[in-house]
Amino acid sequence: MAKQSCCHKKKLRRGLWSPEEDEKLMNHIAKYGHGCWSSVPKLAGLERCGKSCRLRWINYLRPDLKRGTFSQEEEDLIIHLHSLLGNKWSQIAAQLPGRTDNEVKNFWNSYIKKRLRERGIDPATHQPLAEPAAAPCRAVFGDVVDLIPPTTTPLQAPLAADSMPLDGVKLPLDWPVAGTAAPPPSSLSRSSCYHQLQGACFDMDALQQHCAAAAVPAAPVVPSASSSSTLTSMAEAEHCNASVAGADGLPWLELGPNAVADAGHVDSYAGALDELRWSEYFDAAFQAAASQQGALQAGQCVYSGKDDVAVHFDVHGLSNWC
DNA sequence: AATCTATCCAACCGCTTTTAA
DNA sequence: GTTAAAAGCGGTTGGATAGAT
Repeated sequence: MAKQSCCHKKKLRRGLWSPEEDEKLMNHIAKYGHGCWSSVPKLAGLERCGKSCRLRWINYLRPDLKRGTFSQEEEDLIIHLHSLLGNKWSQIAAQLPGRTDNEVKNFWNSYIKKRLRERGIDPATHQPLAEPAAAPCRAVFGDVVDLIPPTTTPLQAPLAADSMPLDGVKLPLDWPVAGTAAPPPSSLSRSSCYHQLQGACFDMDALQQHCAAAAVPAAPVVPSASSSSTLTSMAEAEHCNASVAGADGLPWLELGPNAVADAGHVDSYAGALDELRWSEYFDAAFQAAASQQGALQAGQCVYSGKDDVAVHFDVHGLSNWC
């Protein structure tokens, strides 16, 4: 479908919005709602394309936006979510009430990337930068990474349990794990799970099938200011999973699905985030990794205690669980 | 004071997905 | 089932600004 961008149409203003334009748009939406965006500019008396109006509203004029600098908690959460989801800015932003995908993306590109590099962490992979490419251990799905801290710590010498920020948080039961002789125990703290994860291959497709096979009803959609909420879905999926197997759920979901889904409950998970200092986590993990650099053999995966086992943590389709 | 460079961020572009006729 | 429009999304660009020279 070869469509010419609406912005190429003649007579349409482009570039920065004037206060008058903002006011017109805000007044119009306050009175009538946005309805169909393509009709908004005409009805609001603006010489803009609908797309431009939509973007302006979503990224700047929306009343529920939180302006200003990102807090440490938000930064930590972005880093963590990026390690799980990659450049899924809208999904990441959906977990940050009052923040837009554009804002999160800009913050990532202008600030977090730089900080991670300064700490010797590749922002694309969340792995130590100095590492030589270890092809067999490369994450299977590009920039989607893992739940495992970037460390060279071998299986015999894992990070101290008390250094694991989510220690005590339960990982779900029956996570399909390929490449392990035995299934994980029915309930794992993050630290114990960390041991399990080393050398394990998580197969989310299998997980989906697992859910599907259990004939779990589709999770209800939780209304949210954002159009989609992966972690909300994941939260619901966690219920699904728990209902199937009696598990306690995904690590971050200890916060409770409402804490994630309900934009009004920022405090509830911001509070929980006090114990979830991911940047410090990465620092500590990387330092531990650096201190044990000598123990890492060439080509050995920094995430795996076994150099012949690829770490697969496939989160594609997470939003479609169950 | 003038110029250059780096950084930030709003906005645009083009592609994909969803929805409705 | 097909098609077109609308909406959503992520990458990129360009202007404004601050800091360095």
